[in-house]
Amino acid sequence: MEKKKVTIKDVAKYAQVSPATVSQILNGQAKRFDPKTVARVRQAKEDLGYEANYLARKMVGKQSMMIGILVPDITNPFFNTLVKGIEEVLFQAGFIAILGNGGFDGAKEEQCLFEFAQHGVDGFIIASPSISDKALQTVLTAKKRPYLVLDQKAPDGQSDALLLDDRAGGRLAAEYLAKKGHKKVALVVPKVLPANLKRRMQGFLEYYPEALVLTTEFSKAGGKASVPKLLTTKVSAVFALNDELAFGIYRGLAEHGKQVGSDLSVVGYDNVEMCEYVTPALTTIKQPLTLLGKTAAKLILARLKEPTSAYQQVMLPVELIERASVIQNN
Amino acid sequence: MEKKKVTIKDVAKYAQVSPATVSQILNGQAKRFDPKTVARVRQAKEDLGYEANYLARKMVGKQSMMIGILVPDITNPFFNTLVKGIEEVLFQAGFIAILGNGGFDGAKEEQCLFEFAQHGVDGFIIASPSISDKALQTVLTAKKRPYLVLDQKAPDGQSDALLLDDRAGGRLAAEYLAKKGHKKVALVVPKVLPANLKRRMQGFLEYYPEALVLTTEFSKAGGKASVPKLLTTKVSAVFALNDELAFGIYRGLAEHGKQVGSDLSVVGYDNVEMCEYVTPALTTIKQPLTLLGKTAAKLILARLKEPTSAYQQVMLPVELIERASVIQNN
DNA sequence: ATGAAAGCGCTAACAA
DNA sequence: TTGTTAGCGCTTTCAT
Repeated sequence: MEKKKVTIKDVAKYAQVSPATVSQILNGQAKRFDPKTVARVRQAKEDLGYEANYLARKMVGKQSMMIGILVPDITNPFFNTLVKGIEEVLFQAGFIAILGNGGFDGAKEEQCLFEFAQHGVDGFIIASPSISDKALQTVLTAKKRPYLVLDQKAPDGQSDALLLDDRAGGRLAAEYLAKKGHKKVALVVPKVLPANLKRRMQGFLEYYPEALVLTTEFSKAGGKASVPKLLTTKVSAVFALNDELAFGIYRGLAEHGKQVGSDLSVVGYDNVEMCEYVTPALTTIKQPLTLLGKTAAKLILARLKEPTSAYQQVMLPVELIERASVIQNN
Repeated sequence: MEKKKVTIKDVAKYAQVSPATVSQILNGQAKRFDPKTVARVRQAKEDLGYEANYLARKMVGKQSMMIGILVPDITNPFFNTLVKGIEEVLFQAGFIAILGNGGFDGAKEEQCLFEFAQHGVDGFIIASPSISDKALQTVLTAKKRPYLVLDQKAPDGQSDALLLDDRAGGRLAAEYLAKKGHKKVALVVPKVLPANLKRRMQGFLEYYPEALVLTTEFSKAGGKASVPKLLTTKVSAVFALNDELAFGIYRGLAEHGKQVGSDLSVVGYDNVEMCEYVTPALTTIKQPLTLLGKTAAKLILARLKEPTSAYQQVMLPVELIERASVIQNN
C-alpha cells in the first residue's frame, strides 16, 4: 500500500547502472549507450513506473513544466473559455496550468505574477487587460521567462503577441446595424477601457461617429443600469461591448416592459454560450475563444522550445453571428 | 536589469552568517538567536528582496505551497464560481492553485491527479463528481497527500468531506411546486447521475413519487432537447437538475412559441448569475458556491497544518430563490 | 560506453 | 548562539 516514490536511484539500481546513466538515457542521449543498457533502463523505468520529479529537475535548470495563467475573473465566460483552451493544449504537452485570478486589481495581479515566478513556472500567459507595464517589466523580464500578453498590444518588443481583430469586430457590428437601417445608435461601454475594448469602440465609431456613448460598470448589472438612460434617448439599436453587458440590457428592458428587438435592437460581443439561449437569441461578434486559448498555449510552448526565435505577432479574426436581437429599422 | 535570483547564500553573505542561520531565523526559530543577528538577517532579507524558493524547499520535505484543483469543466458556472472561491483563500494563504480540467473523462482526471502529484502539490481539491474511487486510491492515498472530494460522499474515511444538502434542495423545489399548486410535474435529469444529483432527485421524488423523469444530456443543449417530449405530456411544471438544463428548456420553449411560466413553470438548480437575467427570471435552488470554494480551501489548508486531526465532514445548506419562472397552478 | 562527483537552494541534525 | 555537514532528486561535466 505504501507505494514509495520511485526515484532515479531505484531505477539505476534495478537496471544495474548508475543514476547518471539513467538520466542520460531517459533524456535523449540514448544513442550514446549500448542498446542493451538502454533497453534495460527503459524496462526498469516501466517496471517501476518511474517518472522524473519536476521539482528536482527545475533545481538543475530544467523546466518545471508549469505555466502561469493570469486572468481577471475566471467567472467570466470569456476568460474561462480561454482558460479551457489553454489548459487543454498545455496538458497534452505535459504541462500544468497554474491559475491566478487577478480580479482587475493591479496589486493582486502583480502579486500573482510574483508568486508564479517564485513557484518556478516556465512561462506566463497574461489575459488581464489592465496589467501594468511596470508589473510586466519587474516580474517578467527580470526573471527572463517568456510571457504572452493576450488581446493587447505587446507593451514592448519583449514577447510574442496574440491579438484579436477588435477594430474589425467593432466595424462589423456597425456595418450590420447600418444594413438593418439603424440611424441613431448607442454604444454601452465600461468606465475604464483596456486597449482591446478601445479598439472595438473605435471600429464602431469610425462608422457611427455620432453614436451615443454610455459608460457603466463592465458587468451584467452595469448593462441593466444603463437601460433607463438608453430609454430616454431615441436610439433604435445599441452595441454592447460584451455579451454580459448585453444580457444586462435584456434584463433592464424586460423590467421596463420593453422587448429586445421591437423596442431596441442589441448587438453583443464575445458569443458566449448563453447567446443562443436568451430570447431573442443575441446577435453578437464571435471571438474564437477556444482557439485563442489554444494558440496562446502553443505560442508559449513554442517559445520555450526556441527561446531565441524572433517574436511573432498573430491576429485572430472575429465574425458576426446573426441571430434575432436586431430587427430591420425604417 | 539582470536581477539575478537571490538565494539564501546571498542573504547569508550579506548578513555575515551561515545559510543555516538564515534558514533558521526566517523559519520561526528566531528566538534561539542573538537579537542582533536576527535583525541583521531580516534586514538582509529586505535589502536583497529575498524569498525562499519553494522548489528547493519542497525538495527537503517542506511544502510546495501548491494545491491541485480538479474540475470537470471550468466553463460551467458552477465550477468556475467554486474555483474562484478556492483560489481566493488559497492565494491569501500564499498558496497557488493548479487547475486541471477533467472534462468528465475518467482517464484524463486520473492523469491530472497524477500530474499534480508529480509536480509536488501539497493537497488536492477534487470537484469532479464522477471521479472514480480507484483513481483516488491509486493516486492520492498512495502519495499520502491530503485531498478533499466536493459534494460527494467521501468514498472512504481517508479524507475530509464537504457536502451540499442536495436532498434538501430537491425537497425544497418539490415543496415549492406543490405550494404553487402543481400536481403533475416532471424532472429533467442527465443520463448519468453522480451522487449529488442522485440526492437532489431523491429529495424531489420523495415528495412527488409520481413525477415524470426525463433523461437527457447534462447541458443547455440537453435541456432544449427535452422540450418536445415535455410538451407531449400534461405536466405543468418541471424541475431541472441544474440551471443550464433550465436555460435549455427556456430556449426550447421559446422555439415552440411557448412561454416559461404560463405554459410551463420551471425550477432550476445552482443559482448561477444568469438566473437573474433571463426572462422570466429563473426560480432556482441556490448553492453557496463561493462559500463552498472558500470552505474547501480552508479545510485543506487546515489539514495541511494539522495532518493528524480527525477527518471532518461539513454540510452546507441550500435555499430556494424565488423569482418568476413558476406560476400558480389551479 | 559508463560512472563519479559536484551542485542546484534549501533545511535538519548535530557539533562546536 | 552559530556553523558544519549531509542530503532531497536530478543533471551535467569530466574522467575512466
